[in-house]
Amino acid sequence: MFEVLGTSEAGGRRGRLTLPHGVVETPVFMPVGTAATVKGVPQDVLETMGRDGRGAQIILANTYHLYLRPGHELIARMGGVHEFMSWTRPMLTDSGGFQVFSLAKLRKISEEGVEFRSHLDGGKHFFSPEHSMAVQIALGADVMMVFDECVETPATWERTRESMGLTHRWAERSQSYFEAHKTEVPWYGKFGGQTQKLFGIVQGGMYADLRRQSAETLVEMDLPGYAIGGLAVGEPREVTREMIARTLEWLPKDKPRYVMGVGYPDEIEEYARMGVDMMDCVLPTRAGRHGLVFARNREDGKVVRLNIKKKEYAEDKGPIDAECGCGTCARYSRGYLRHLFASGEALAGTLLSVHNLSFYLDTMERVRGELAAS
RNA sequence: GCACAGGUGGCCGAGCGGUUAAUGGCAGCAGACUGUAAAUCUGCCACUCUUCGAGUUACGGAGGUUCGAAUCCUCCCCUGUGCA
Repeated sequence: MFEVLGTSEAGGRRGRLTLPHGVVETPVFMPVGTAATVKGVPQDVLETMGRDGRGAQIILANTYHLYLRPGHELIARMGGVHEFMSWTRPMLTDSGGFQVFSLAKLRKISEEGVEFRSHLDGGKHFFSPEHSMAVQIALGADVMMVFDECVETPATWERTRESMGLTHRWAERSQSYFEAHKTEVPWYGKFGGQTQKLFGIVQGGMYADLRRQSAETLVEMDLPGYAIGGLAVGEPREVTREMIARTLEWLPKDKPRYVMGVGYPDEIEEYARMGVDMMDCVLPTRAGRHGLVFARNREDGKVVRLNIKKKEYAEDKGPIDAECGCGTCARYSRGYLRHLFASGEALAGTLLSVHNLSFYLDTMERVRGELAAS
């Protein structure tokens, strides 16, 4: 189901990941759609974004958020998350592991699992690897993630090792539960007996020896794909890069490798060239909703950040990026976008998110081109 | 004309003798954002000087009371409402 079509000298790979809902050309950037929506961007736009008009190949949704609202049973009754949100292409659900980290004030961790207070109404909920799997199976994304703990930064080696150990035990439990229940996915039987794919998550914080241990432990489990988690949580960029570079060495070459939660356009480009096959990040959409857009310098090809709110764009008739080719740049001026943003119009967030996502998609498309040629 | 109620920094609006360059909100300007508790958050926002910090003007106007006034008094100007 994963095929490496070519590898560059630096280790970058051009690949093809075949999933129940379709084929994903890698390296790929996956827009994040936490609550079964890539915030502000309608599905039909997602499908046609980008310079080539081919749109996002795969998007994310979040287990914890959908479990709380509207509830995974409801989504299962609605036919699964694909049918629910009318997304026919591949999808990946994050396990809720990251919420263990980001909602730190609202949870209590034990060996068994995590007790959460809902950020919506304060109600108590218990999440374990088994729960996460059950919810992810009910949602029915193509790729599901093991339930992990993402340690805070900085954390001591001991603390990190302990947390990593828990992640490993949880990964085993995730896998067992998944193996026992994988035919319960709402669309089972629709794709020639295919089931979901469960990916492991390498932890180990900022310690290379732990990262190695984590990778080796998970590789033993022979999962169909591996993620590198726990990065971009506040550490310097060189550290992120270093951890990725090291961890890639210890992950199998014939399986997709996914760095979770990155990054800026120049980062995803760099990581893809290093051999990362999949990445996701809320940045393009969040930044878009906040007025930050990315563009490329014509002279040196460098990525520049542009704050659309700035006064200097008030009467700027040009697009965000003249060479972008996205729907936003094809039609709207910086001046108009600034006005929409300043007026608090929801369309601003949509248009800027579309631009940023297109920018990310195009960036990956370009890297795929390079890798195919190499 | 009479009677009430008011006039506060770009706007709205607190304060009603000292700790008030003056709470808030909005607008404005700038910044942040990395497996989404984020259409969010942070900073600046009278003037001058070099950031700290210091100084100078400020609560309709002019006087006055007081050690001290946006806050109390007098007169004037203006606005709103009601009655003529």
